[in-house]
Amino acid sequence: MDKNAFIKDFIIDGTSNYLRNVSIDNVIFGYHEKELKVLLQKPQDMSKWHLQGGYIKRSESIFEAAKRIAREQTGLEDLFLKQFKAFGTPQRTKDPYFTPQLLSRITGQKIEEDHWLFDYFVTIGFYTLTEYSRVKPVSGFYMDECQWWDIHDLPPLLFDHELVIDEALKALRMRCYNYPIGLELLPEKFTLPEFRVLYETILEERLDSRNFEKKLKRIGIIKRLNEKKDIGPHRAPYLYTFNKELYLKALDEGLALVS
Amino acid sequence: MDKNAFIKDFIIDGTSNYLRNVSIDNVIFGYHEKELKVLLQKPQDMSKWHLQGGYIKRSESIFEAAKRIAREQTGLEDLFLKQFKAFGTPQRTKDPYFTPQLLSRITGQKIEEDHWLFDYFVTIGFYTLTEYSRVKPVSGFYMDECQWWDIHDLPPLLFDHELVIDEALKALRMRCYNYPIGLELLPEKFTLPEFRVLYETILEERLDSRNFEKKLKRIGIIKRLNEKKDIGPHRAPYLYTFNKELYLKALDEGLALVS
DNA sequence: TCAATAGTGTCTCTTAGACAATATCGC
DNA sequence: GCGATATTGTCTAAGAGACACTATTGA
Repeated sequence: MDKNAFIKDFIIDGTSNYLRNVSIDNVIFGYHEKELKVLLQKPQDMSKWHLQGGYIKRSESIFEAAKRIAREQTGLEDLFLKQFKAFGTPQRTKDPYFTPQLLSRITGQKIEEDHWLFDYFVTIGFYTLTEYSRVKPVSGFYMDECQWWDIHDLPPLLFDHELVIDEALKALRMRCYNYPIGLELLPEKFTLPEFRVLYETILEERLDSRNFEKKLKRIGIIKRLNEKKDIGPHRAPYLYTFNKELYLKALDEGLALVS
Repeated sequence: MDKNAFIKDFIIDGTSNYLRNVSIDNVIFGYHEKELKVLLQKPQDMSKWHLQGGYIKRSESIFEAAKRIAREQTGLEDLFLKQFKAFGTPQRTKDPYFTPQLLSRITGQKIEEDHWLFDYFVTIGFYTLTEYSRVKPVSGFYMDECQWWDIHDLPPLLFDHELVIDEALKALRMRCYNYPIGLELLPEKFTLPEFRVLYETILEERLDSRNFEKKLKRIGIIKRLNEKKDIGPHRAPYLYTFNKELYLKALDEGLALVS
């Protein structure tokens, strides 16, 4: 989105296009080699970062809005997006780093104090988890930086986004305890250690490989292939794929791979 | 709330008091003797019922708004209120039973088509579960009926409130599977069958009294008293109380009383 | 031979779940 | 004695969790 489109969309048209007082924030978790990251962006002229977010068009549902925002800002279609919580307090979007003056300076437009963008916003939080490398961070006129941050080493965040990320992480972990995870995340063929390490990274706890594998075998959720992966100077691990039928069944009925 | 207050609050002041495009809906479940009910209300001149709901004041958080709305409409303080999901689609509040014409007729005011009350609303759903008899349904000028309905026998509902109730019920059941329930609901002293029947009613499944009791004893979450309850021409059951310390611990850490 | 990682089997203990007979109470 | 409800124990099978050695690979 360039400057003129931005001005027309948010400053001039504003609430004739978008709902007032409600927003969407997407917590986009990225996984890659034992690291869990969050995608954050930073508007120009600001030293605080924030989540991918946006507003709800009058023609779309909150879920469609979340998907559109994710698509616009990461290029990702068909993300697994999960609504986890709404956040709303009068103070949550008051922040000396986000002011009408800043927006005036950037856009060259006169922005009033009571402009809708600076009103009280209830935000609906969604999260998703994706393979790191699938994401093409999109920057534009207003957002001039967009990058991954380790969840243990976040930069200063705007508004209550630290809380939002925290709650999203809780929700993601809760999901791991009750449903399988990994289908959209791991490559088509993956090794058992890769699968286990994914869980260990998200849950931040070590899992016994023998017990974990035993359980997987019993459930039947993964299939061993007659191929091995070359991992250099070590014993080559077998490759596996998901048994999609059983995986989807487990998504439906719930399944505790760890407890 | 009388007619003049209603008109001033919602028609005249409107969005200078309240957030636009966001609302709260409380699903108030009531339990009483093996029955699970929902509290619904009906505006005058309408044949559809709906949930207790309202709008968010600019001075309060969504949680405070939910509590205030519950208090105003049921007289209950200190309810256990749990946010479970947000609902938002452009169509969800379009309903031929809820129109500017209806509101004009009731209030005697001219209500425009684009009045904020008829806009697209994203609603934040909260649920609670309470003892049936604690609730004092409050009716007013606009709401002229308020009563309990069996969850299996609901009247025609406004908007998407059937869906909202459905999701609230799912969330309530999910909670039963992961946390203890009953402290705010059962009397100070209760019998084991009362406790079990509460679970059976919510989950709609029969539980084996021997296994259920065995588990409760192991967890230690309830204490048997040296008293029995007189239930007439039957063997008198022992009375129990909760071990509050362990109960609160279980609320914190999670506890599957049923699986 | 070494360093690094993958792969595998057994034992114990806890728990879930199935199951039915006896006790108590008021009438 | 009858009808209704409460109370109680045992067995089996599945699963969780603890635990350590061997195999493979490339350098």
